[in-house]
Amino acid sequence: MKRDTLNFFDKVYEVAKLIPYGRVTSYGAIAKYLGAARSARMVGYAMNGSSGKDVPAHRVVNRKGLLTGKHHFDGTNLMQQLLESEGVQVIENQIQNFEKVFWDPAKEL
DNA sequence: CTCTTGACTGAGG
DNA sequence: GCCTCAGCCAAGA
Repeated sequence: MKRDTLNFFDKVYEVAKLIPYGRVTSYGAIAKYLGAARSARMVGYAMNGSSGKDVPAHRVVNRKGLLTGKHHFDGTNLMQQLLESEGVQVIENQIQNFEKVFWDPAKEL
């Protein structure tokens, strides 16, 4: 099998799609699940190509629960509204009850 | 090949 | 608990 053939980006997309509704995860959690805990930055970098895909990038935030990547959506509060639409309370780019809505693929999956 | 940049994280002060 | 520094990895110029 050529799982290694799958680009790091593709793996990130797959995991991102697995994020349940009303839940969020961190780049590091995804990276760790992929076996590249040190490549958390690559996860976010990969999301650069998530545009136009079925990847719910708005459910992916940094370890602080901060919407660091909101600027990559449309440049406004779109990312925040998407999360709130799913039941995730977000205030000033900061996810409330982050520990409750946090979804760890390495544990939940 | 080398240098820079980046949607990050952990450790130290 | 917040701020700053350093480390990591991959892609683009």
